[in-house]
Amino acid sequence: MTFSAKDLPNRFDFAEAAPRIYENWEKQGYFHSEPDPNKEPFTIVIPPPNVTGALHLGHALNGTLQDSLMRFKRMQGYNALWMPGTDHAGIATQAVVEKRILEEEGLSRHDLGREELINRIWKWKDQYETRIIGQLKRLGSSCDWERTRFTLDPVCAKAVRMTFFDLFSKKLIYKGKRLVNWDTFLQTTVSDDEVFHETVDGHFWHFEYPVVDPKPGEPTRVTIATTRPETMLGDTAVAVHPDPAAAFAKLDRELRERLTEASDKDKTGIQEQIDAIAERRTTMLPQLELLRDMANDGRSLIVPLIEREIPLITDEWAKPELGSGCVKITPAHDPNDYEVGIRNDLPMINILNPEGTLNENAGQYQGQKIYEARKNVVADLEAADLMVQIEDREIELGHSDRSKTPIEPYLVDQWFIRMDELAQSAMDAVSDGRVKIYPKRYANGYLDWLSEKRDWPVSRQLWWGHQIPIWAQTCLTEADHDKLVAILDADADVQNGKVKYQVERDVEREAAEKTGTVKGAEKVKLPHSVILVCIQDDDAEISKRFEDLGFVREQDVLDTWFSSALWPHSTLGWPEKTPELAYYYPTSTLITSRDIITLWVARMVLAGINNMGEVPFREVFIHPTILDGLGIRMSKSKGNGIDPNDVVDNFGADALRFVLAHLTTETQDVRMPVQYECPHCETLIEQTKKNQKLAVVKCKSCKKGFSTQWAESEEDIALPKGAIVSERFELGRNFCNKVWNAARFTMINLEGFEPAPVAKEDLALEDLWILSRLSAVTAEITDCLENYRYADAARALYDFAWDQFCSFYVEILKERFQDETQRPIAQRVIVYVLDCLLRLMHPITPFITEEIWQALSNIAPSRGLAEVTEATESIMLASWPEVSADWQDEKIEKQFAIFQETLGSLREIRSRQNIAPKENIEFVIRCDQPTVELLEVMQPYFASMANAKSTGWGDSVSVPETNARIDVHGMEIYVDLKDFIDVEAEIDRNEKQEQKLIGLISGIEKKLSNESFVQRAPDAVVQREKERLETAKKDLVTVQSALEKLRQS
RNA sequence: GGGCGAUUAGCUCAGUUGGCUAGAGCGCCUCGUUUACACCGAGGACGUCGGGGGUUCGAGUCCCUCAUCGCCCA
Repeated sequence: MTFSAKDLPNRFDFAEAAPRIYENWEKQGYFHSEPDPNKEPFTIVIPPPNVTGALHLGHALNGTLQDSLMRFKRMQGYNALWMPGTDHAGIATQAVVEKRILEEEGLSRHDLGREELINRIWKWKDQYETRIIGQLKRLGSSCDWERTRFTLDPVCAKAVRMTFFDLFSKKLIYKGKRLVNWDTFLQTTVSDDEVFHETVDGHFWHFEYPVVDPKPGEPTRVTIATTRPETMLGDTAVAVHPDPAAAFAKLDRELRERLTEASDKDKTGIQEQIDAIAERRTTMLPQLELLRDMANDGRSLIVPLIEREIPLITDEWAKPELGSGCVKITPAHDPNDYEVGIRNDLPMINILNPEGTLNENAGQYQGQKIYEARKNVVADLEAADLMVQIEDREIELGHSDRSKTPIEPYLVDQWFIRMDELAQSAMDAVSDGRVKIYPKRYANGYLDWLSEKRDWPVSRQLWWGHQIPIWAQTCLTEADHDKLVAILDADADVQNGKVKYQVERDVEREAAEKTGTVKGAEKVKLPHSVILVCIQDDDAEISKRFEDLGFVREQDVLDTWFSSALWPHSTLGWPEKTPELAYYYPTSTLITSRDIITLWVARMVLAGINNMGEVPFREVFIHPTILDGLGIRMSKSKGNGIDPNDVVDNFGADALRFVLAHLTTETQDVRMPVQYECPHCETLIEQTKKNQKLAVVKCKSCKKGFSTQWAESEEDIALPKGAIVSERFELGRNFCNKVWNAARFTMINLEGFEPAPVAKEDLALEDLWILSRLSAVTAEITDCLENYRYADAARALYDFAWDQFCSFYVEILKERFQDETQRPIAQRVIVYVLDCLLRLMHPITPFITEEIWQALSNIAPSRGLAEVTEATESIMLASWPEVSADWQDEKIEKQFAIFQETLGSLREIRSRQNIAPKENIEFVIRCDQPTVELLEVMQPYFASMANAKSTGWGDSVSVPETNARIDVHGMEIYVDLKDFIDVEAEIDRNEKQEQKLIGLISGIEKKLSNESFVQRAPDAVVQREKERLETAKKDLVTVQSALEKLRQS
């Protein structure tokens, strides 16, 4: 069966072709890379998508950019490895699975037990990993799937274990208390970025604490206020400002400064504040200073209801301008109070159980839920006549993004990594350019964040993750301690370094000893020390030996980012010294989004330096975030998320990729208005704030309803679902279609094609022109891809393929293909140009270019310009085009521009005059001899592209009686209008032209009459202006005389 | 409060070191089915470049300031 281009459909059937093409690539092993010392490696590790759910458009963008770079580098001859994999995403994944189990089976994780829950999560993981990898494949990703990793698999687990052991050995790991965001529903810590704030109606309760043994003249009670009265059960102090007078003065000064600078609108408000401060100063200052003195004198207060004695202290956290000027301090349940507690060595009393009920420290309120206790505390305070006032107030309350329940600040034991030196090493790597971040500005955030050198809390109260490899044992007495240490020192594995141990003094005991707030009897109960053991390998025998000694393994798991921090080297086999690690590390580039620069990128850099002694990647490219048409970040949970699969179904992967590349500019955000696609009639319905959250949307066209992701009721779910799409992808689809058809045209016209080298002197003007363009655009695209300028690359491809190759070169060749003598050269050149265009496009649009490549290779298996070579069996194996810069010819391009403009003028006159396309027109051009020579050869193309015939060229042509004239580049183009004249239209056109010229002339004249312009601007600029003015004036005369004539007729 | 960014045509975005009367795609209007393509072709309309000030012969571009929006950090 012979291949015929005529059989090609006039549209690329991506749905049929893409799976076939991808399967073949995979089968041929084109994605696989092996270390090869003879080739230079180019490596990217994928930012592992987490297995919580399917990929969204942001992932598709991320994948497109990586794959385009991979394919580009592969074609450039690099040994390219794209390392794929997924991330276990600790809390996110555990939360979705737990939520589902609770919904479907009504069971909590505690009902299931650790092992069973983890089993269930693995099943979930397998399911979503398959889904995610499927999505990446549909996108065309050329990942080395044989090397796919998962952050919880044995290879990664080993790297995690080794790293933790190493940090432990370096004494960089310690345990401490830390106030965390506690989700009482999921019973775990959630990170700051998993907390959303919502304003709710609440109250501000003012109540009083009695003073212990007040001296004469001193108040007997102190008023404090809070939005969470039950926390008073954990109060360990009340604070007053150490220098209220100074605080008032400072505030006053600041307000007055603002007043002088404020707009009139704001002035009244600020003045009111100043007055209020003054008022307060007179009424309250004496009282506050008295309280301050009492504090300095060591006076204490009684926390009512539980009758605990607490100190009155001074601390700047107490704001004299607010409330009573005194503030209760609950270090274990408020972030600010925690800081005060640290500063003042206050005891930290935790009153909460993990599930959100009050614990034994809450006295008679033990066992009550937070809100129950709040009600009771308020009632009891009222009964004790200590409640002064209850205000209504709006409160900003943090909620857990995962469970939607209010967050409780909660003091728990956390494992920390000391960051000072690690952070410094990661800062240095960027400061001295070993790691380059693009766009550059993102380096600021990276450095700022690291410079704080805040210790990294790495433990999570979860079951899904890498369990911390620490075993602990408490020694109550010094004797116990000494005995255990002796055993450890004698242990063979301790001696050979496979096991390390550390002694921790209990922080509570140390704090208690320091402040003396814990009385003697209780002191005894506090342990002497805790001994921590860290075991290097996951070795059951060693673990058992220590467990038999009484050591108990830590239950918490590590922060997900701990394992992702190792990704660039753990995936290559570290800590084993694999050939891969030696060859591919450091990797070349990391492509990711900006929200994880600190969480992930920074940590990879410091982990890489720590473990490998070398940065993990040379360059980092941060790509934009995709927002919807309303400026909201696109995400599934908001209902505005586009599923890349829907785009692939509707437009094809190439179109998706092209558009994503096309919008990857240097800015940080990019908007993509989204629409619902009606499943009944395919009408697109703009998504708005209103319909974004609806379960059912009614189609504006067919009036039928369809469901969205929010559908819950059976009735709603029964309706067909409307996909979320965007019209923006039409750009990519149209582009692909255009190229497809240009290729189809080329192939249809390859009858009798014989490859042979083509000499430059045999080329026609348009050949030289398109080759000049090709050379320039090749250089441009190469430069763009090397510098992450994806949008520019896509634009350059679009313009070249569409406006130059299709609109001119292909159009012109239609004429040349009719001529047997010209055909062979034309065929060879167009095949060469198409071949190069396909290769230039391939990184961004891999499927369609492969399909055309195969088709072209059926007809023209050997091709080339200067020399003929055999095409590779796949475009993936083709080399990146190198078109000699010698082809670039400014003169030819200029000449061609004149042709294009002449053609444009003819077409414009046709259009203005409403001359039917079928009607042939005649024109003459008055111009100099070189222009004649240039344009004469284009004669056939004026005929084919504008249905226009020239009847004369040169400086002495006679002008048709009735004409339309346009002046371009010193040429006068006259179109004979004797058969067509539409006087009104022609007057219109000329009047418009006249106005334009008048404006232009006055603008230039103004410029030139400005003496300093003539004096100071560069001569070339002044000269150019003068020339422009002259031409414009000449053109104006022409236009005006034409107008005069037209008006007379 | 601090930092980063954005604001250019109805919409989404380009606009190199300051220098022709600011471009593209979509949408809109007019015309058109000549065998690559109607996912097309030809032509057209549409911008006081967020406001104000400054530097400069010259500002969308540089500086200051205000406004609005977004993100990050406190």
